[in-house]
Amino acid sequence: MEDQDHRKAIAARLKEARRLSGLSQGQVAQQMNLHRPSVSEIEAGNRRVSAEELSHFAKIYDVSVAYLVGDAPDTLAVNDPRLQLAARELQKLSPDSLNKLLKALAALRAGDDEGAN
Amino acid sequence: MEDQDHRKAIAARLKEARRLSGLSQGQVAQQMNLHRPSVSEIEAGNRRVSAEELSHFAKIYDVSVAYLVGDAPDTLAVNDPRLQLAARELQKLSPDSLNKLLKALAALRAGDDEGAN
DNA sequence: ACCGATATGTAAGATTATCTTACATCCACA
DNA sequence: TGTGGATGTAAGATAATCTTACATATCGGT
Repeated sequence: MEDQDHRKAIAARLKEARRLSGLSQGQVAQQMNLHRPSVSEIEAGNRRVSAEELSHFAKIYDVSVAYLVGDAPDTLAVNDPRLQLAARELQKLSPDSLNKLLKALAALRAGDDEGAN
Repeated sequence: MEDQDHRKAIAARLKEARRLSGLSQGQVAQQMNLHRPSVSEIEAGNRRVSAEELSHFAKIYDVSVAYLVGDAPDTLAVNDPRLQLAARELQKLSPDSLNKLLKALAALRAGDDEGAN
């Protein structure tokens, strides 16, 4: 595998985060419904961590999942005033309407670039 | 399993994010060194997603991992991750399409205020 | 409506990863 | 030195994932 490095890096942050939280592998394993050796292997980078587990780890250690996977916390810059207006409008929509809109958006965009991308 | 719901939710966001990005499962599979059926099963919530994969998905779809796992978005002007997605899509629209959309939004919102809630 | 092309869902055996238990090692401290 | 807690690791049992193949949509053009 190629993202072995990435995995190792995640593993290292998980281990460090656990230590900083003052928890033992056993305590963590219990909270996560895992066996202790699994936690050990995860921290060694020998086992993958599922997305759900990652989320659970983040909660237990009180860190962000973004940190655990090595991402910088991201911010979306919406600098077009018209988009800000649109965003405000979007926030007023019901979830259901938002759903419809999101689907409509894909169609609209397809019409815009016509084959590009 | 207990986090089945969490998994399904992650799967749903992955699917939605892919669609908004305009990519097919096949294209995604290729970029991630996966077979297409794996992507299909992941989006159906039948397969776990590893932390590395999650990170890769986030990069391809241009969304945050925090959004994908359902965490509260980290300090954004627009606090609904789905809106961030929509906003990004809006930026890709032509001015003309954006105009139409803004008008459509008003109509949608009018519909919301009536029966629902 | 029909067609071909592309996208997606799904089945089944082969393959690989993970689990579970047990034992080994390390380290702090009395 | 020796005891207890924490962690690493091995090995067979178990479970998930892969890979290939086929089935079912879905969409655009005719």
